[in-house]
Amino acid sequence: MAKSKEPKKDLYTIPIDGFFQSAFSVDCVIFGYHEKELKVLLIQRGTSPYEGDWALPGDLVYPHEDLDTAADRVLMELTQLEDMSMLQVKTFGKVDRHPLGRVITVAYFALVELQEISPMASSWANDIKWHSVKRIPKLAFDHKDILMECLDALRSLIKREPLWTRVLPKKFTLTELQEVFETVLVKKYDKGNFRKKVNGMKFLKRLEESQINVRHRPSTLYKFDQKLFLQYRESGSVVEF
Amino acid sequence: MAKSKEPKKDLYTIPIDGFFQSAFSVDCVIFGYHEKELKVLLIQRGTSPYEGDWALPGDLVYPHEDLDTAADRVLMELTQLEDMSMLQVKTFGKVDRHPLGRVITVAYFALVELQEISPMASSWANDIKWHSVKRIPKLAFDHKDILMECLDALRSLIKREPLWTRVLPKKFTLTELQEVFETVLVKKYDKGNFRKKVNGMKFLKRLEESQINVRHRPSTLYKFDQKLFLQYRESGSVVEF
DNA sequence: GCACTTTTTGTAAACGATACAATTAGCTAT
DNA sequence: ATAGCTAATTGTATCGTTTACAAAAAGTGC
Repeated sequence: MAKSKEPKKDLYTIPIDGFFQSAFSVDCVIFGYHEKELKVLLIQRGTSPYEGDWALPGDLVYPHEDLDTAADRVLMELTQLEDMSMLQVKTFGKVDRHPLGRVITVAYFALVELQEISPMASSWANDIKWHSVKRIPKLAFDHKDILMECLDALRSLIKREPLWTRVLPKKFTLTELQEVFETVLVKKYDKGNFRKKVNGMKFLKRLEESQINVRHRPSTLYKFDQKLFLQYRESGSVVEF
Repeated sequence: MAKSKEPKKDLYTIPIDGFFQSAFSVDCVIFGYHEKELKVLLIQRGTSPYEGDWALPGDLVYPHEDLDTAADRVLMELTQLEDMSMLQVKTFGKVDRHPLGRVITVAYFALVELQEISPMASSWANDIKWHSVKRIPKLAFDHKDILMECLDALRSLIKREPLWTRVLPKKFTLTELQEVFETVLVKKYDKGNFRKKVNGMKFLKRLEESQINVRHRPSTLYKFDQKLFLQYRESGSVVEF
């Protein structure tokens, strides 16, 4: 609340062995789903350190930028994607994790439909590519750790948070939904039982429409009702896939 | 693979265009349990900003200090307590959360037996005191937010992690264990059913001993077996109170 | 021994999860 | 139009877990 007047800072007078000589970054773990495949977006570094290595997209946070805002900006710069509502997972702060100085990094993640975004390599990257989570190359910094923690977070959160809405079209079939869960959690669900569970979740509303142009019996479409979901959430009802 | 040659670091050559002028801190949310009461340790600030306000114990991280190490150190300095295995919860990074500059803070928490530690106010604190979580005063900075998030974390983690071992004696009764859960989660368990659940958890070992000096039927004592717990954890068995 | 308190064991009903099977609906080819 | 195909959808029987509630047991103190 106290809108503090920031003192004019002369950078060169900052005591060099004191505080206020550190930086922080955000690293974004963007999981991409498409047709039963889970991938993660990696860039190939074009600058030292770790030049040529694969790494998570991430960047330093501006001194006058909120952490969450920074995560959105960095993601935006790298993927052109907005409103991803990434979630903060954990902060990594080993002293020697960054060779150029003291940098702690805050990890964020999101899950998106792979085909809907067009990641473009920014100036400091040689390449940018989706990698299957089953085959992750050696990564720069401690990014392997970060990635793994985020994968854990994804798997545990997708059961309780509607992360999957980012991956499915507005109107989707229950089989499509089931496939997302099976892919992310690497396990099989029984078709009938999965439907029964969904039936108990009143925020998944059955539509009158069905699929068209399929070579078999078309499935009825469903949509996610955010308002009802929040209601459920408030009411303390357990909602878990 | 590409072991990048780390350039010799000369701090003065780091491009100072706005980065590397921030600091980070850790804030410790120490929950104290004693006889069906849950409290939290707060200090009363003795220096500006927020002089006189209650706040979470926390401090800046040294530039050459790991984040987790710093949390332990700060806690040690304030409570004389070691080996608390605090858990990182979340990082708070609003631009204006600290009036003196850009400081993001990483929140850690732990749960301990109130009577076993003797918190002492350090130089920069006027007072240090346990406050019931039911009556939290106005707090400095964004510490109220931090406290609330940590309380959520405590409640969700205690079901899966043996946090309660810090609160009970080595040998304890199931009723004592039940009381911890009832206090932290603010809900009642059925005595019989609680015992049945515990019976399924083989890492809670029933001892031959019983209570003594009680004016009623003595309860048999139990102890927690860390090794068996980790085994269970590994085996993927669900362990949840 | 009797009253008292709390532990400990037991049970029946309710509920939810699981495996598996049967039925249905639309598409395509003939 | 009809048969064959595929996948959606519904149904069911079993099993295991949770829940509420009650009865029995084991100490203590009078």
